[in-house]
Amino acid sequence: MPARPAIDVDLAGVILAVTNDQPRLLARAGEPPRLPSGRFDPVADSTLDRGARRWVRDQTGLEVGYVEQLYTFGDRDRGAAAQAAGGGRLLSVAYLALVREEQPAPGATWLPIYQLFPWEDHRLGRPAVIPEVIAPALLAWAAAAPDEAERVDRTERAQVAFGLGQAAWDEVRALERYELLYEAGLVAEYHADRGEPAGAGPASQPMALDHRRIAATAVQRLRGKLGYRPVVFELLPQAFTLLALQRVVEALAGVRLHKQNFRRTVERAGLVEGTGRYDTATGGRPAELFSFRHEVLRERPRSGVPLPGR
Amino acid sequence: MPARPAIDVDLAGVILAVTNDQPRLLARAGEPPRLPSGRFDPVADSTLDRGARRWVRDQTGLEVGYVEQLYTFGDRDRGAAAQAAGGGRLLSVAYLALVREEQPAPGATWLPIYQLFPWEDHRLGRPAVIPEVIAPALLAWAAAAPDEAERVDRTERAQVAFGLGQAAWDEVRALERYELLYEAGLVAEYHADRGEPAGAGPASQPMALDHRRIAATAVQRLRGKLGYRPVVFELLPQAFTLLALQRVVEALAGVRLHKQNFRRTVERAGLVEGTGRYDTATGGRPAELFSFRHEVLRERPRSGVPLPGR
DNA sequence: GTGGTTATACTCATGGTGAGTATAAGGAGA
DNA sequence: TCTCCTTATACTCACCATGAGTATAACCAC
Repeated sequence: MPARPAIDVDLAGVILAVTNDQPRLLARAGEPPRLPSGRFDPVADSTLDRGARRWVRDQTGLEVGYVEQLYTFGDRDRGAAAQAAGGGRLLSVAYLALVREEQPAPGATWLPIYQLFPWEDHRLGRPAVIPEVIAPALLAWAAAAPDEAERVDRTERAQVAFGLGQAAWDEVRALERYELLYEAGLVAEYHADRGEPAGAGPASQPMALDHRRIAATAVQRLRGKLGYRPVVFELLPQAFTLLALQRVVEALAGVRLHKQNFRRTVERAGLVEGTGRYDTATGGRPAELFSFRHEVLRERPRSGVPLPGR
Repeated sequence: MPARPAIDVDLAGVILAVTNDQPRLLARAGEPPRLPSGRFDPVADSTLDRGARRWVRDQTGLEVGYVEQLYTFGDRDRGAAAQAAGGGRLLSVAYLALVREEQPAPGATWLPIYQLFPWEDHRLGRPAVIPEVIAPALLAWAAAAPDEAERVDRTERAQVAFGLGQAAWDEVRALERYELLYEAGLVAEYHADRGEPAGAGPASQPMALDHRRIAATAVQRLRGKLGYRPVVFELLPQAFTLLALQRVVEALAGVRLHKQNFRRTVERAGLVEGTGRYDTATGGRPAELFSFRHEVLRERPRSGVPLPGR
């Protein structure tokens, strides 16, 4: 057998839940926190998906329902320190999992994703950190580009990603935003990867290695999917009020929605059906409990929850 | 160092071009044909993307522009024969690349994708193979399910995937369709993977290992992206007529579009701008040549070509 | 110049969407 | 019991995008 350079493959999981209107991901305690991950076992795991399920169970005690492969990360400089210490090149196959309820997990904590990405939560309006910190820093970074073409390109990317100037905010582009901030040296990981002291940037919780990038990938994928696949229901109990549904969508998308229109669209699309039961703990008029209407899958090829710009 | 079970990682590429209204992918000659692929070199390739570019250049002579990671395939039973012969577990990171023109490639041929997936081309109406072969075979497979729940599930999946009954055809679900046919034993690879003689199914060109599944993944991803990202232009020359643009979109999506409405939407969205030059070889009135209007990226977050159902 | 072909302009009905107003049905406290 | 506050739900209206089709323009071959 020819000598082969060593490649390690591990599986990393972004396990998401929404509690009290806050999306959270499961993180392993530590500073900085890291995603649950485990080495892929080519003997025990007959498929990557099953491998992902296995070590999520082992590490967090959670039995996940919805699982989806996100992306495979394999840049050489990711986790430079870890690789120098351990063995060869590290490839991480990242997974997104959605779980219904917050459950206790030994050695793991639920980390609100908007601590990782404070610029992503627009439910109370555009976060002040964008005009006050991010926009000026990105524009300075763009202005410092070596040549005119690069200057134009950086400026345009900043405008598109963060909705500056005439560009509109597109909640889906979460990964693009993180990568731009990384490239501009505005997140802690940029400096950590280079063994430098931390630079300036918007206050935000970093993660180990490139785990925050993986989390951003998950957010982007999930936000993109909300609009054309009924994935939200993986995060809700079997019966829920329309407002509860809306709050979960808003939490994930990071935007506020018009209540009456949300309701109208969800009902008219046949996404949900009334159960005849009511939730009386609303603080006002009782709200009917609805459940996901499975038949919608047959009726409409794209069945998602209404979001602006679609 | 602890003994590690061997994991091989290779990169497989779906390299797409559209010529004469036919989407084609680059395949390495042989029977069955295979995708261009190469072992990932953890020493030479600093990133997976660069690795993909490198061996595409090495194997096909093409310098690709647009490249996007698709998915990582790692099931144990994929390429069972190859793994038994060679080494350990094989992981393939698949890439999609779009190239502008058909160029000669030594040892490689352009393989029309609708030879791989005859059921995907609805430009001349729904292919006869669906009602005549696929639908009956899938329904028979569903009826043969071990229990009632599974029977219902299979029937529903078949209806949704192939637009049977009340369900509408959704051109994006190409991977779902291939996977369903595989599961039902209606593609040659199903039997090849089990060392059985080929069974019945729609006439179609198989590929080596799970390469046809990878190709289906590429089709699904590309069709999905058409509607919200200006990716088509990677496949067109710098200047093109609106009909040429429409034909490429139709070729990829596998559906026919209304000419006047396509034109209206593309122009009103600001996706293209007239060049003032004209193509006189249309066979009728000369058509203005248009080019992609780059500013659209700043103006609209989702800028894609119009497709039905969006 | 006639007919064939493709390009391009315009019309019209329909349905979805954003935004807002109005009404219903609970609870808490005077 | 009445009032007020809160949330749920129904309805209206203007606007725009879309599907479908008709009409006209501009080239070629004969």
